[in-house]
Amino acid sequence: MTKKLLLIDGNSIAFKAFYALYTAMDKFTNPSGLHTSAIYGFNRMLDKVLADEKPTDVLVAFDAGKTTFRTKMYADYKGGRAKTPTELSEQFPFLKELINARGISTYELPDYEADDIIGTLAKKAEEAGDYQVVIVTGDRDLTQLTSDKTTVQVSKKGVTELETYTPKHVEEKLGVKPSQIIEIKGLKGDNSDNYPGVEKVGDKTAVRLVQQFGTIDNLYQNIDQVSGKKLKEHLIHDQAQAERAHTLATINRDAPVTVSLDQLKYQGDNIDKLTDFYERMGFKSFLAKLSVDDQDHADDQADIQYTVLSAKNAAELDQFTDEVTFHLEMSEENYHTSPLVGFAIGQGDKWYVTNDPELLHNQHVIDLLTSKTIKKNVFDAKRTYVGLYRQGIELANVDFDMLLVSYLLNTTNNSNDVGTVAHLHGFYNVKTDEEVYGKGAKRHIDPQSPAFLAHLVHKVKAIDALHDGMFKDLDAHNQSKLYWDIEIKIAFVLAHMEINGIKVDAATLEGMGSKFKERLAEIEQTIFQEAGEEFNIGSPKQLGKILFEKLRLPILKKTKTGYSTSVDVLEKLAPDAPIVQNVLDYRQISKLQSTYVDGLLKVIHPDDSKVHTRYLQTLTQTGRLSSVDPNLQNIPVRSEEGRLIRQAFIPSHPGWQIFSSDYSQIELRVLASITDDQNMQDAFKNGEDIHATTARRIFGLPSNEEVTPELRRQAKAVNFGIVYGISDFGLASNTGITRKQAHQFIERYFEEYPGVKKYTEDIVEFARNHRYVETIAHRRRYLPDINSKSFNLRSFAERTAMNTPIQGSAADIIKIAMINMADAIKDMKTRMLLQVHDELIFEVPDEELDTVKQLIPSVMDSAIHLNVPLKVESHWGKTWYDAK
DNA sequence: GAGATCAGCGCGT
DNA sequence: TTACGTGCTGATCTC
Repeated sequence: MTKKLLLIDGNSIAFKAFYALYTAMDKFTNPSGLHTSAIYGFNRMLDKVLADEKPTDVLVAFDAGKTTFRTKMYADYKGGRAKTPTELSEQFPFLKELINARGISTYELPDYEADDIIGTLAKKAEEAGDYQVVIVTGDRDLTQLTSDKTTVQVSKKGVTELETYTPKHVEEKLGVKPSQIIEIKGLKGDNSDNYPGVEKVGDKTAVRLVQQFGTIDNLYQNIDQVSGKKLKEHLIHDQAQAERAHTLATINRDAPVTVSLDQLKYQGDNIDKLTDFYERMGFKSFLAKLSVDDQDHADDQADIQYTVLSAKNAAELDQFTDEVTFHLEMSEENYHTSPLVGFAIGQGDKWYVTNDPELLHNQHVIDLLTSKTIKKNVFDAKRTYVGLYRQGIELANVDFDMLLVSYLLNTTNNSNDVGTVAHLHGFYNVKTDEEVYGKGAKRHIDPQSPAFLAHLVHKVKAIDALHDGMFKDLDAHNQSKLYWDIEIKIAFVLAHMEINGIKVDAATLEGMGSKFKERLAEIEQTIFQEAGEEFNIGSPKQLGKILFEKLRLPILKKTKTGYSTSVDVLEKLAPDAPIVQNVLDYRQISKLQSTYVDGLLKVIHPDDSKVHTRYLQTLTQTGRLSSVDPNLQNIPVRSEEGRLIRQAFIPSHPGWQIFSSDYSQIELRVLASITDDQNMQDAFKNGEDIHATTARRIFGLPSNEEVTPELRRQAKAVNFGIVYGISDFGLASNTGITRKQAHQFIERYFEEYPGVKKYTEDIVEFARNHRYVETIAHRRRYLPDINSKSFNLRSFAERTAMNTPIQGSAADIIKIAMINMADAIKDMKTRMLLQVHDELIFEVPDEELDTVKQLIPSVMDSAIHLNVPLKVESHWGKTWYDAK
């Protein structure tokens, strides 16, 4: 029987894992302060490779130290590298402990790198005959070891994503044989290992030369045949360097390793040691997996038992009379337009699956899905509802929406993928779509493959398996009402809004577009004349060169890659040079053109001249919705030129009106209510202008009449700032006052609104104790950084603690209003079209206008009872533009 | 040369 | 060094 030897390049994988999780490093620490990111990433990689390869023998090789036979030969080898961060180096001893607990040996050899150990053992195994060898590394140089018996897997960006190299694959990708990789490296050198090859020879040239000559030796023997005079000169001049680079790049396959192949047997996890280790590292998900694996191994096989659904056996679906789990698979993200590729349905241990969406029209399937008594468990109710609705099937009685529940339990790390969410909740017997279908351009769904059907079954099984536990968690969070009364209901309200869509007049947009095009061409010419040369105005880099190098305008702000050219900078520079104002105009118009004219035209549906956005219900950290394809929550309104875009948004029937109602200052009203600040509440109860009142209070004026527009503007900035948890620095830069003044404003604000001051202190204290904050409806946001040692992270978490209950409660309120609204207008012709955070937009026939003028605001302002009144303002007109 | 990802920018509440 | 988002273009990296 053949054995399979897995050889892992410990250092390179640890490095990759560490840098893959670099930004999240502070989240990966155990209670004693040890960083654990590299250990975590390494273990994820191990899990994957052990599962995929099922090796019989395994070794992890490490570098022994800084000096090796290569540094003796060339002192600068790997010179100039930054010192390994202590956050990583402190992890190595524990990493080795992990590897041993997983039943795997580690090995290192003085004077040699891990590469050489791996090369040597791979060679021994190949010579022994009955081995297959798999090498896992982060370093593509090791692909020189591929052969018909040895494959090399190189980690891509993350650590768990591996690309497999066989000799064929190496040749396809690099254009040369594996053994010729060292010839390439000899010619071009290696920047990261800090040794040069031949000057002016890069990838392209090196490959060409190696394809022509095979080896460097042969190249120099036939140097006369090299085409290109300069190239030849460089080759001759750098011959010694090339030969040295060749040697440095060559993996030593005869290193004096002292372990033998028969010492490498893979022992499997030592559960006791591993449990102890995971506990010390704080690896909850791995701990969960340990226990799940224990239970699951038995039913791994039984697991993939399913029946392929057909017209013949569909009657068997009648056995489900109580509840059923259902998943509708679509090949694309946009469920309004995506093809349907299959579905799975079942419960308990009876699972049916098909790649034929036509079976949705089978009466037994329809009866099940539309039954008002049989409960349905799904992942993403809105998506499923819309997908079925397109087939004329109205999904009814959704019980468990795994996506939605997962989002409510924890808004961070949520995902639209069943597998990913399942893993998050400790269920591992399902793959992610990316694992099964691939990603990006390589993504491909093959509905004919058995893997496809199995994947769908695993998905429904995951949903079924997590149903009870996640509902319990929801209850433990006191979030069941949030789920049942708000989120699951709003999902269907949103579905209908999306399906209904809003009509967009393409001709209006096209008219605007051609005007913009002319105007852009004009301004462009002016700018080129002023600059004295042509360049790409849309490139901040090129623009920066022109403005700050050629024209020598003062550099007011920098970004991490160069000069800042953002509006606030350009506005300050505009008086200095006319070109700047032209750039600002150009920017404004090209934004309108690309994002709104061209962008919207692209997504108008040809059949109904409408756009059908998708509201993402499970994305934001605060409970707001977001909108995509197209985003209808950022249609211009502030500048008149931009606002004209709204003329293209029209009712879907002639003579109807676009009707818009928005909450006035909902966030400040929420603030007044939850802080229980009497002064702020009084202002709202008395119907005062809140910004004027704030100005009067903080500037100590006798009455609101004394407040000048400038003072009101400043007070408004403070009000906003408080909602966002601003600092004096931020307030100063925002309003153009000094930092000291800003500090005084904030002090005065807290004196006048003491309830607000107390709230900001209390909520941060709550967050420190509980690690989360909540909205009125018990929507929860975790703040893991609230006790961070990093000032920036901690400050951010503190601001979030103040803002999220405000912004999130406002989101709760409008969602409740929308649910009530859908019910209030259900027998009318009026349709609710859009939600823009504090605003609802409708289309209304003339005969209902008088009714909705009363009805809509009253539904909105009665959505919830606060300690202050909610105020709603309405506008209408023949287009969205005119609803002002 | 195409595709993926990052950076900068600007649109909304 | 003020919260939450989408999406465009260009630059850069990767294959």
